[in-house]
Amino acid sequence: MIQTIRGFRDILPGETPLWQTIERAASQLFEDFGFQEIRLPLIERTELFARSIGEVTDIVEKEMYTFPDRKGENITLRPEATASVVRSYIQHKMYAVDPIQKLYTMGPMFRRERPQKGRYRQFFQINAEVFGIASPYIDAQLILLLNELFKRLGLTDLRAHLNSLGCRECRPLFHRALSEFLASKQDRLCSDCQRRMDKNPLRTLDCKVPGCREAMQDAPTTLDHLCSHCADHFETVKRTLKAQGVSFLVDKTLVRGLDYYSRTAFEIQTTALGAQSAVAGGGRYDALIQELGGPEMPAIGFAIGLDRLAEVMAQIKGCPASRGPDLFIIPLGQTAMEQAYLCSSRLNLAGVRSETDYNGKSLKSLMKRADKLNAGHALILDHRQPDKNAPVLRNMTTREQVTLALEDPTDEIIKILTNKGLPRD
RNA sequence: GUGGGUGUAGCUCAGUUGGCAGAGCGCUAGGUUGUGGUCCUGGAUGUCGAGGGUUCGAGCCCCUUCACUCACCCCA
Repeated sequence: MIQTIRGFRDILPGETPLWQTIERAASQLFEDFGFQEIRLPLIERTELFARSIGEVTDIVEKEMYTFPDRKGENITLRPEATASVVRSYIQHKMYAVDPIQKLYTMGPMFRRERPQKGRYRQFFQINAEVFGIASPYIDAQLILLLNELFKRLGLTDLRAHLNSLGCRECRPLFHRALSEFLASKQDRLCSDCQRRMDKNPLRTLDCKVPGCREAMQDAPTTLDHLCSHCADHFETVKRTLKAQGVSFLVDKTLVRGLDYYSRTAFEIQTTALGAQSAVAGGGRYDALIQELGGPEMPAIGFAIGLDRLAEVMAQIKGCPASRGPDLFIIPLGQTAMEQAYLCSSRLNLAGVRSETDYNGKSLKSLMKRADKLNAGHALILDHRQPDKNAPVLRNMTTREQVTLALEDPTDEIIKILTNKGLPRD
């Protein structure tokens, strides 16, 4: 048997209604807030991700699906979407038309990690990005947007974690302070943190090893080292969120694994998924557009983990039951099958959800099937004694039945079903 | 990449010191020749994850491997 490759999976018909619910809620909300959809390639030049995400990040170092195409050029299955959105903004000089762009996109991302609950090698994200606005109100708006989306989806046990990572001015000061601190605690840190010290010192802040936590107790934080601009910015974000009734938690250990983030960083966390607690995350990346060859332009964005979100929702509400057909047609006898097919098709074309049988089964088994499909009504077309058997329409919930005229019953059925002549429940 | 757990019917899972492959659900056909859900009866369905080894004999023991799963790591 040929199976999916490791870490890849099928989203089966039983699960897709839930995914569609999420996707519709998200695009509806984003459109209301003035975002436009952008659709992007799944494959980009490797260089794009190496330069944006950062050469020394785990994503770029060991998780990307990178291979040479047939002409030897290195290409990569996108591990995230922001780099592509930025590339597109620059490539099409969107800033020349209007520097302010609010864009969203959804689709699969690829990272070759060890699969686990809520972590797949192909996973789906919904991304939203705002270019050209430096104001902290936009930071607040994106968090408000996430908060509202989750609220609309019926999720309440989610927490927004918030931090500020500083900017080009204050980050170097913080780095120096942190490095000095780490050097003084070196012998008490775990082996991972020893390695992180020079590679990616920020990450030592959210290490979960108890010994490290203790050693890092009074480590310098980004918040203590913010320059006055960053501090003002962060204060405004918090004040605005409070004014809008969005609850959040300032989490000074929140750091993000992509190098391009600056100032505001945030994550929406859940307790429902074990270790994979983040269902959405994002932040400001004011330097990235310029670093990728565009103009100096502020930017901020977030990504929602669709797989995780769907998982959390399924745990809370289960998957919505699929709606059965409005009508199941039961043909009895050879000529009935043709009439059933023609009638069913006409109903489908008229917007009535109709199904019929093509296998010539018994009345009993087809009634069972109508029941299993959760059909609203059953129509019995009995041609075995053509002169005396008129079509019968049965309401499956009330068991009420009416006998229709001998001729083609399609129009009458459309009338009855669309006028609720026979109430369904 | 590291460590633990699990692989038996479509699904959830039993399977004794190594001795004929099982249950429930689901599927399917019936239950006085025109009607579903409950109930009753019959039926079909297995590379016991894969490969090798030990043995008269392996679902069970040993080795290898793959997948799933949880955690680390990392992230959404």
